[in-house]
Amino acid sequence: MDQDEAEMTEAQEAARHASARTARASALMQDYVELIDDLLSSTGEARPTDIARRLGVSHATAIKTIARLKREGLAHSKPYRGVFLTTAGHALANEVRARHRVVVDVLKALGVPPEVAEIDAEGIEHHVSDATLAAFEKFLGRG
Amino acid sequence: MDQDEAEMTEAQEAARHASARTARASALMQDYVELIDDLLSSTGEARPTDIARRLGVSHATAIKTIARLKREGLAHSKPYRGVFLTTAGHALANEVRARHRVVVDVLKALGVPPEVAEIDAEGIEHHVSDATLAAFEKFLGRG
DNA sequence: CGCAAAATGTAGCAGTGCCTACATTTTGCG
DNA sequence: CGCAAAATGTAGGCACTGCTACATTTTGCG
Repeated sequence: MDQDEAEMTEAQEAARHASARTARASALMQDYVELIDDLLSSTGEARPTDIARRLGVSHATAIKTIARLKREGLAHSKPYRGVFLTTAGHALANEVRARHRVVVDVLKALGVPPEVAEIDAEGIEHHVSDATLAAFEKFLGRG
Repeated sequence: MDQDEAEMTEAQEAARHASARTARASALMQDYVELIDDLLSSTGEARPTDIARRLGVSHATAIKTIARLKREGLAHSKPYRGVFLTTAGHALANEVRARHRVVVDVLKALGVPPEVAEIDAEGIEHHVSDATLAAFEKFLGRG
């Protein structure tokens, strides 16, 4: 009994950590997709150099990650042309942006200074599950 | 003017992403330290095999990460003996645990189901800055 | 005690994500 | 137009984090 209970708790803890690891792994892809979508809407094009500058990484890093985005079916591009999102990529961008806004709003509602809310939300948003997002929306009176 | 403002925003965005990357990088160390501290308090020893099982990774992975903990001055151990925390490691564990509890409590206060709060907190806690933590504590009436 | 099982440790591979350095292509201005 | 600058892409290196497979040490039971 105690044995089983202990093992349950242990398995649950392992699962929690596994979830966190998965979220960490997909966080970068989400950041790229969200930014590319922003650039496409605001300027009509998403160039590797701009993406790199906005993310604070070298252009080589951005290009490699874009290649991965393409491998995963989220983006497409031709050499020396800009980057574009697939339908899946665009949908992901919308989800991510919605989540980002809700997280920022919740933080601000809890009394976190706006600039800090933006910074922290950048990391937090990737770990907010659908259930938590729903609770956040309800709390904000949008449920 | 517009130029400067645009660049400011861009630099700030890059800084936000850099912060999130740093937090992601230290998250694993924090998870290990917190768990080792738990094991030491509850059972008196922290063995690589137990750490691995609780985190849901192979024992080889746990041992490698423990080596990094030692390199960074957070833990110490001798071959085939358990792992122990340095003063710095213990202090970090306490900080991390306090942060974890506050995050879980805030999520629950916002209406997130307890089990979900535990899962999401595991990822969120590493991205909660001191300013946000303070706001959370105040919100919970512990300010 | 002595040996098998458990725990620990080592080696080597893969994938991610970052970098610098160098090569190629495009662009735009004189 | 033609050439230099900007943008893009490629190559190779390093650190981290995960894995499996294999080697070594410790432990505990018959």
